[in-house]
Amino acid sequence: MAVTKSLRWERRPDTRPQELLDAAIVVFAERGYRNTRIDDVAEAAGVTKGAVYHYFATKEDLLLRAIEHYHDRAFGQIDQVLRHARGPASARIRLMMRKAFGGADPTGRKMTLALILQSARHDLPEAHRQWLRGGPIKGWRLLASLIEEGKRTGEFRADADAEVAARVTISGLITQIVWQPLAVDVPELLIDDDRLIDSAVELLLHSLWPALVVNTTDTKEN
Amino acid sequence: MAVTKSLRWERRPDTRPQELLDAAIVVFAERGYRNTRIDDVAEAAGVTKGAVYHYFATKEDLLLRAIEHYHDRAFGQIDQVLRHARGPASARIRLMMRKAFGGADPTGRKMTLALILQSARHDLPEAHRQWLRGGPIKGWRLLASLIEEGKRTGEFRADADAEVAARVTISGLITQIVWQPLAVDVPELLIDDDRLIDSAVELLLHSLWPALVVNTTDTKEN
Amino acid sequence: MAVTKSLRWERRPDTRPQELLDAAIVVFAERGYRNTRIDDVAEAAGVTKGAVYHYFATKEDLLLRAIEHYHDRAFGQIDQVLRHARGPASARIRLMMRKAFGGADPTGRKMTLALILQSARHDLPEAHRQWLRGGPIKGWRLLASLIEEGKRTGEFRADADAEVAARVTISGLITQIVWQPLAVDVPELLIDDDRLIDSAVELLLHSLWPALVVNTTDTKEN
Amino acid sequence: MAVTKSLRWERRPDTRPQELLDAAIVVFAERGYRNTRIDDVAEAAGVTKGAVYHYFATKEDLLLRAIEHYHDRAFGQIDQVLRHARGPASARIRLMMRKAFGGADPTGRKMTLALILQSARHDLPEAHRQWLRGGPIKGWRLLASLIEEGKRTGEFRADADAEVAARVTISGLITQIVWQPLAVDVPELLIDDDRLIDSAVELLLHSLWPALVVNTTDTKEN
DNA sequence: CATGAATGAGGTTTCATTCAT
DNA sequence: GATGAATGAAACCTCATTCAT
Repeated sequence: MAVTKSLRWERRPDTRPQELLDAAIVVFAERGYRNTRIDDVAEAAGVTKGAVYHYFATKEDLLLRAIEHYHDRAFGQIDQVLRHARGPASARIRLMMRKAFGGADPTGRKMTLALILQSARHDLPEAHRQWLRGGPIKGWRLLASLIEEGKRTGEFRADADAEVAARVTISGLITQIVWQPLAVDVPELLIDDDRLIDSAVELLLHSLWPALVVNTTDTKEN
Repeated sequence: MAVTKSLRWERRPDTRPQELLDAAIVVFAERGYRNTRIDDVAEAAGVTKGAVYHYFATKEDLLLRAIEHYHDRAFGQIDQVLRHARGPASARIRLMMRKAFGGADPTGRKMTLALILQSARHDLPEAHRQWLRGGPIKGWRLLASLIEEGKRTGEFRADADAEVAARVTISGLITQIVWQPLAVDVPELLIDDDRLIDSAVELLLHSLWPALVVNTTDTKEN
Repeated sequence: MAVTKSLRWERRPDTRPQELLDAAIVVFAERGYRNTRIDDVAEAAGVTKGAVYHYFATKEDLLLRAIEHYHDRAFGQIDQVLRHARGPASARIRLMMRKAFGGADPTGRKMTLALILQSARHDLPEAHRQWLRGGPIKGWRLLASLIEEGKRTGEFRADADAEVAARVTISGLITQIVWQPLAVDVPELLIDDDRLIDSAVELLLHSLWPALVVNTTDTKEN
Repeated sequence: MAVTKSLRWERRPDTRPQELLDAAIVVFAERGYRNTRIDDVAEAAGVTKGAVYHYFATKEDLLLRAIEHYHDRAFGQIDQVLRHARGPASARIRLMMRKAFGGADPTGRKMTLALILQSARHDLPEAHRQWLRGGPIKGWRLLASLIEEGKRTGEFRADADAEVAARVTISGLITQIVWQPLAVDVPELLIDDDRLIDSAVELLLHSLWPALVVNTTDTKEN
């Protein structure tokens, strides 16, 4: 994609909404939807309130379009990654999880959407539900299906609860990541992102692998 | 049923604050702190706004005192349970997790405080931090210490990441439970509480046990 | 008047209103009418809000009756003093002014009524007017009449403006005294009461006495 | 008169704050700070509450800025007048007092700030203190210094209490003027402004001149 | 396009007053 | 008599939204 943004800044009208969405996401993530004033977003984007209303009908619309705008970047790629991935389920799970939780958001923060929408549960119930469906739920369904696949191929224990494993892992990771920005005030929250994700995945896999016991000790008795 | 309610109000000086706290917790959980008007709480308690201010200085005070009031019931018992528990780490982990996530809140809902405080992250940052420290963090620290213990006794793999295991399990479960009330609108969220907790614990244990399950040797001894 | 208050405190029912009035005057003077809550008065009197409403219909009524109660003590005596006084106008003016401004209020503060009512100009216009009529205006009329008397007897200059002299002296003194409590924060306000009053009176008299020049210096030339 | 007022409001960005301050001063003087609602000010300025908050952060801010705005007009000129004045102390005192109390406020009322701030003694103690320092106290210090000067040159009696003379005259005049608007209800209060000021000054001078008027000797020289 | 002045609904808090006990 | 719980009318302040310029 050619970068047309030249050094001497050339105003392209359709740049403004983009900037507003960027600003909105950042500010909403920082202060929460309810505690963010339109003025805050405008200021962050370097314009005034009125300009925001040029492009977005309401505050809610602003958030909704921002979510929409970032949703793909945040979730869309996962399917792709998986679609082209081959190999054992464990490998594909590692791939998926790294893709899902590994990279930073375009805004610098991770899980920005989660951060915003968790705070907006009571303010924008519909958006919150959409996010749940398109984000966490979709995520754990995908993960669960990979686990089920592993179970089918015998890679994983047949008696493992794939659904719960997927749910807890996904929502646990989301929550941990969403809490990371609070670590400046609550240092006990701090944990290295890579360690968090990698360890979580390895633990998940360990919980799924058969006791690969082959009951070795038993054999000697048989 | 005899109506003893007098013209304006029925005087129950001792129970009123209690009732207000109960009402507050319920309403705050339902609508979120910010979206709850003092009138809502008052109405839920069957009084008027003024009565709330008779007992609580501010809206924030109301929530803070409600949190305080329910905190012990929500978290205090766990330590106790563990203090008196003996046996292998796995057993004590099962015990702890059931105690932590099993019983219903006195308000009917589970994890009510989590629900409220998550929504108040930007409104009452200090309360939110307190909750994190006294709730989730305390929870996963306890769980992590049990895991470490299991590692020391050889019950668990020495190379398991106890910290991450504890964090993801605890925050994953909290999140899942907090999302349960939304299942009326997003049915995909619905999951049986007992299954959730039990499976999560078993998965956790599986992820911790050594791959080579030596305890099968025990069987021959029986 | 026999003091029946015994050491072991004997509650006489008709003591309560008195105590409330005392408390009211003090608290109103301290915080102003509008900024004084009924609770404050009650607390100062060692009772609860309800008790105040036993004796006084409204907050306004409380103040009105307090004013009424203290008005005589504050102003009533002046007439008497003057009625029995004889001698030159200047002497009677000194007498009157000492009586009017000299003694401390029963509440410890001077000019308590002025203090209260000045702050209540917009809250209780009628009471304020009453106070003006019964206090300052009455005061300067009395003073003016003494001055006129002095003018008639030749003690004072016939061309002195008795009305203005009386007005400025009386309201100036009231104002100065009413501001004295603020001297803790604005030390420049502080002035000794006796000096204030005595000097003011002497200045007043000097302004009234004829230039008793007899043009002495002129005589040598004539 | 052509009505140029558009549907909702007429845009006069530059004058609006000014108009609000003007309205504020008037309304505050009329009803007192505490008894004035922001709506009252807004209404007086022909706008709504929100517009006031567009320019002023709080009700207190509104008053403070109004005071600031009018303070110079009310007090600032006096120093100037005196700085350029020469001649005997008595002449300069006359000059100062006319300047200080003579002209009408820009708002039509005289001593508007005094009127407002006296009522706000308990509501805005800090503003009240500022006013005392910048207004009355400054006034009587200036007057006192002129008197002292007159004493030094022998124009005035050396034994006159300059401080008290200045205090009583200044605060007496302020008080009288502040009470003038009440004359509609309490006619006894009414007095002509010029007479009040001129007589007060003459009385002050009479009280300061030596009893033995030596300047009669001057006459023979003419 | 953009500005920012103005609106007004909505929510928190205060406190005089009432009244069951 | 006294208490203090409860009421409810204000009043301050916020901020999404509108709209003239």
